Amino acid sequence: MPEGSTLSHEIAEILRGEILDQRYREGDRLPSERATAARFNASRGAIREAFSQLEQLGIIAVLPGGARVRALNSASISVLGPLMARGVSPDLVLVRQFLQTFGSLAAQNAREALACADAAQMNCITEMVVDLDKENADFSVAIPRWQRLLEYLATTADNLVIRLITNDLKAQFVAQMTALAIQPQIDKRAVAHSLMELRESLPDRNGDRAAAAITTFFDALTESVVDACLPRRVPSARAG
Amino acid sequence: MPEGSTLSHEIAEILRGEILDQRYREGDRLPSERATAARFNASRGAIREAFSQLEQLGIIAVLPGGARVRALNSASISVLGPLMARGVSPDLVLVRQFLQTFGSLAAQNAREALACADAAQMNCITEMVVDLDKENADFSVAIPRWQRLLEYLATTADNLVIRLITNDLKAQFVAQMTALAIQPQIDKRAVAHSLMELRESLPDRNGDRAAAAITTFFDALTESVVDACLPRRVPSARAG
DNA sequence: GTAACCAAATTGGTCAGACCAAAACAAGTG
DNA sequence: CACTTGTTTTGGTCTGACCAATTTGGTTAC
Repeated sequence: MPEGSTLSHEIAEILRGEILDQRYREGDRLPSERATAARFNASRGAIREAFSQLEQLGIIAVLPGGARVRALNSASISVLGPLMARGVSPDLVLVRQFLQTFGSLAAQNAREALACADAAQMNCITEMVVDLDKENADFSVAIPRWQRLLEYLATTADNLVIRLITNDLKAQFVAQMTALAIQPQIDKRAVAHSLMELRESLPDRNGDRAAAAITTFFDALTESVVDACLPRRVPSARAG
Repeated sequence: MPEGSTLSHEIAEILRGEILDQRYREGDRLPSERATAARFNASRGAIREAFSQLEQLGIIAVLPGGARVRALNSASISVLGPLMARGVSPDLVLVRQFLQTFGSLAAQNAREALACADAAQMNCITEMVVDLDKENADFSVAIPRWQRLLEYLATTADNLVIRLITNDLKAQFVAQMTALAIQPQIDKRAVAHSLMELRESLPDRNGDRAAAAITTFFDALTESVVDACLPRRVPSARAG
């Protein structure tokens, strides 16, 4: 979205970065709106809107007497993207936590999907899984198919809570990842195993087993992505 | 959180309710800032701040030409609370999805906690579990202990992504639940079973097993809470 | 009749200056 | 040193104005 299209957004972005960089300690008072307006050569209105955005982000609390920075723990998910992009390379710890969390939610989607899917949906799921299993292609081909499968599971499960969370997560994450254009070398054995588990869980609608399979897949994915993000940037990317 | 302390917050709250009530269809243009200002007898600045909040909520997109309502699917987690509180009683489907999602994340926390806890933390976890197992008290006593255990697992796992998500979820959920003062009758057998599984998973740090145990607990909790929310409300409000 | 085009009205983005009430601060007082 | 008081600062809101981009509706050309 037009994150930096307007002045107030730009200012909010800058201030957000400064806060996320720990330039102010938790509980500190931010410079006043008037001072900030002077600093950015902007009107107080623009600064108020910027502050309002930061307040919604959960990183500051603006109240009479001054705006104070809040604990990172009380922030909203939307800080994760900026937080991950802080340094030169993304924070690997955060990347791992990200994928693991995403995997948990996907697993829950699978569990619920198997619990509530109708016959047609089950057919569709089975088809997609078989399709994925058949052609164990490389990363760039397999990932989109997995995405479609996960998306279909999400649609079938129809869990709004998970939907909203993953929306936020995706918005924060994919931007960072695509910017890196990494080429993970995913463990094909693990993927094949999780696919088999997934396929076998379908006939008797074993949601727990399907969830476990998804978790296995994301474990492998996490390792491969983290591995690909590792500092040793070498052009000859060959994994045996 | 003084959600309705200022005028702009109040206005945002009202507009949020109207949008969540589907009074405008997706893609529709909201009344202009000037018109809205006239409607609420407020200045444009106040309305702009209210719009800014709704934009951060992800339920509208404000751009030159007019503010448009976005799809519910693209909203932020923070709409869940208001959404759940829409009708007289909370939406049971949403409540169920809520608890299930929360359970998934708690399970993931348990998995990670067992993977990275040091000796002292493992001791502490074991102690809490044993303590919970020993005294299989009723709901009002057991729940706070579970909360402490889950909180400790979260602290140990130290997964910021999950932390931020659960912060949002809690903020949305507990307000609704405490407002109801429900007294769920949780299935003690299921709880006892999940506790046993949890305890047995600790010695060899079987994260998957622990996660499964947490999931089992939340399944039971979900059923009991949903059951307690069922329409048969009795006027005799006696908390004992 | 339809398509492309152009000008007026509308809308959001920003600015300036002002007022109020509450909070923070400094000074005076016991 | 603690307490109270008065001044300053700060956020919350209002008014009214200007600009640029979009919408809109009418007009023209095909």
